[in-house]
Amino acid sequence: MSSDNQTKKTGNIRVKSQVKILSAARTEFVLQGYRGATVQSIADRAELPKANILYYFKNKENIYHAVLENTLEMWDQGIGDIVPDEGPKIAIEKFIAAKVRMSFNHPEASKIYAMEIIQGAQHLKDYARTYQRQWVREKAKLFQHWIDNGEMVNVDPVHLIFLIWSATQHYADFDTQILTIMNQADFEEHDVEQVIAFLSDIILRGCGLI
Amino acid sequence: MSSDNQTKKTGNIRVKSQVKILSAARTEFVLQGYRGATVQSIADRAELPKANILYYFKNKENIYHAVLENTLEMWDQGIGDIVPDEGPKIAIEKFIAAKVRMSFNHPEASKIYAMEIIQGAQHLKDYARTYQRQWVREKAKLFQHWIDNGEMVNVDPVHLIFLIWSATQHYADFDTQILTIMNQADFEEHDVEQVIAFLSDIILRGCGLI
DNA sequence: ATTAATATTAACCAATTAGTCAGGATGTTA
DNA sequence: TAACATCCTGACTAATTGGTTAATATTAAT
Repeated sequence: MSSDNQTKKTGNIRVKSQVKILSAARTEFVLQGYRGATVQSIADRAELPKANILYYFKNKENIYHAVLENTLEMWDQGIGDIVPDEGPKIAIEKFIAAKVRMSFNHPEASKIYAMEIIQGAQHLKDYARTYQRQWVREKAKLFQHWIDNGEMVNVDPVHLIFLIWSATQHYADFDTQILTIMNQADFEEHDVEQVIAFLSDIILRGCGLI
Repeated sequence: MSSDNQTKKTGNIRVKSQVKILSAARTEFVLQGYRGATVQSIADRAELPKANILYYFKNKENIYHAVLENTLEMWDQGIGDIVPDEGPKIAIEKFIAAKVRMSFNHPEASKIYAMEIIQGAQHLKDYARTYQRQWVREKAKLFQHWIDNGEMVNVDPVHLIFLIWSATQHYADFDTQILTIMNQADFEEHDVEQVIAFLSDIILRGCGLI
């Protein structure tokens, strides 16, 4: 019990510092890339001395790994799932809405992930190979079932998943570009709803669901 | 005439070296990011001594700028345009096909661009602000004209452009992930045609053009 | 108060990096 | 051949980087 109490208290400090560090690190990695983000710049952003960063994380690559894990977990949790219960229309609608909301609310998460993949997914090969491949197979089978059942038109399920991914993540990864083109400083709640409406509309119609 | 001849000859050596360097640099910048790509690594890839690289380009940032310009020019030239002459169906079809082909044939170009935007478009702010904004406005107006004319359903033209951009570029930027999920080592010509067919099909139907 | 574990950080170091430069090679023109 | 310009590169430097260390501070339990 006393040992429990101790680990809990020290754990709290640990966790609190680590969260602060990981948040700063995520920002730096997005802004500067892996190599461009220095331990010092992460320390500055976290308002901690550099040596303190390296007390909590053995080295820079460990920080990056932690950021990556942390981020993927949050992302996966936030985007929900495509479930068979409610038919293709509701399922796709819900999935698009969840992904768009995540993109607008946590663009950094999507960006970290995007940069990792663009650069060759050195740290994520296994993740894509096992977890994602499995997920896509499963959902593709579900779409195929709906297609065979005549509930939606015959489109390639795997590429449909890629389409939904790309179209939704785009608003996170390319937010700078989109804001510039739209001549806005920030996104408003109304932009989010408009994007959800637009993407649902066009993709559902594309799938013969409207 | 003799001076002309001279500049042409020396120019040839210059251009030949610069092309080699820029190609190596583009690869390094994609693989390692701006900071991660070292002048030495570019030199190694170009099979030239480091000092030779810095003889042709004053410094690392100049190399990056040259790569960026070079790449954007090539990309813009390759994706063609959306022209009013042939109506929305043919226009969108052609644009999708051109973008998908560019994505598969020059993924590095798209990747360089994507990384730049994700990191905040420090070097491209003006490009997006002037050139791209103008382009999007123009094309949006064209789509709106088709919509008002009853030639396609009422979807937001600007977001339609974003959708086509994201869906097509995805195959360049995320090629690693896509190949892993599709369990392939490389893309084949047949993959390219399949993607073009899929995206044309679903987007055109989404626009009420099928 | 004592002990022991944990937390903190200034100072330091070895390695890497971008960029310089001086001297030499190569080619070109007259 | 001589004069000139361009091209090339090994060797160097100053600055930055990731990471270590050793000494100090804080906290918690007995």
